[in-house]
Amino acid sequence: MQSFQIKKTKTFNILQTLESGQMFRFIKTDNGLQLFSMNHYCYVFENEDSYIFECDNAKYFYDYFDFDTNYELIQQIVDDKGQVSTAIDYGWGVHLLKQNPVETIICFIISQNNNIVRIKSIVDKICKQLGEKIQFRYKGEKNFYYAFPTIEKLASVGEDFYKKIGAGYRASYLDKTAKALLKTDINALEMMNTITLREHLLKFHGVGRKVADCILLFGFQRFDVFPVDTWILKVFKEEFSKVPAEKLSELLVEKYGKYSGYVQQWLFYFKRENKKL
DNA sequence: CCCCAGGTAGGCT
DNA sequence: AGCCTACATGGG
Repeated sequence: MQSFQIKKTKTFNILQTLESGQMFRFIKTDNGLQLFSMNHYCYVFENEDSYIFECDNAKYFYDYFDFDTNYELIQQIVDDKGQVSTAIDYGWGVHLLKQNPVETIICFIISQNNNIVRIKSIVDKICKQLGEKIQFRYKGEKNFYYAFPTIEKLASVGEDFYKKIGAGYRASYLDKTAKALLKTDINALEMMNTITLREHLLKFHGVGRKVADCILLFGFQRFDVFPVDTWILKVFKEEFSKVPAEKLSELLVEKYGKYSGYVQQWLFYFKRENKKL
């Protein structure tokens, strides 16, 4: 077990980050949080002035949480004294997580026309039923979790498996995309520019413009994209009432450039958390 | 019964 | 190129 600490600041909050709808493998416990990425685990606790991360790989999760990016500077740059400012005032602590491309592709195919509680449940079943069981010792006691499955495993179980775990009509998308991923060179995808990479992602069954943009942002760290989903549409429904989602996305990237992904995530978190208002 | 959820594929103009 | 609609599942 490795560990590291991060001083609490005005630009990072663990719960805001995990509950901002970008990752689906975390659970709250009585004294902290547990999250999982690929075959890694991380427990997070907090005290008066710091977060404590206890995990299998400190460097992996330091990078995962994007602690080397200057969020205060970004928030100053995109401050518009309007909707974006309001969103940041509320979700000041949301970081953009550096997630794995394949895990992001699978999770966001599941996410389409779905809600976050169900997405988490389906992803959890995929890991528990197809992922490697990883045992480890934590503070002297035996513990275990399930890794995200390999592409080979995901591609071997067939459409029926995904139907049985409640993926609904997305089952065929998952089966087809998993099989396509067997023949995909992820390294080659990493080298492509954003536009070319999006064109390749759109070839996967179940990946349209919005899911592709989520994969670009969360799985490939391309911040010059602005995924437009139902919540972002609600944010701009007065200002751009009849603009199609794809066109709106392009307008917003023109405006926010390489900070688009951050702005999108703050707006999404604010709008979704404030649905009751 | 309805509508909604981090939408997309396929079909029709 | 655009516009429609069926698509599983579960919660409000």
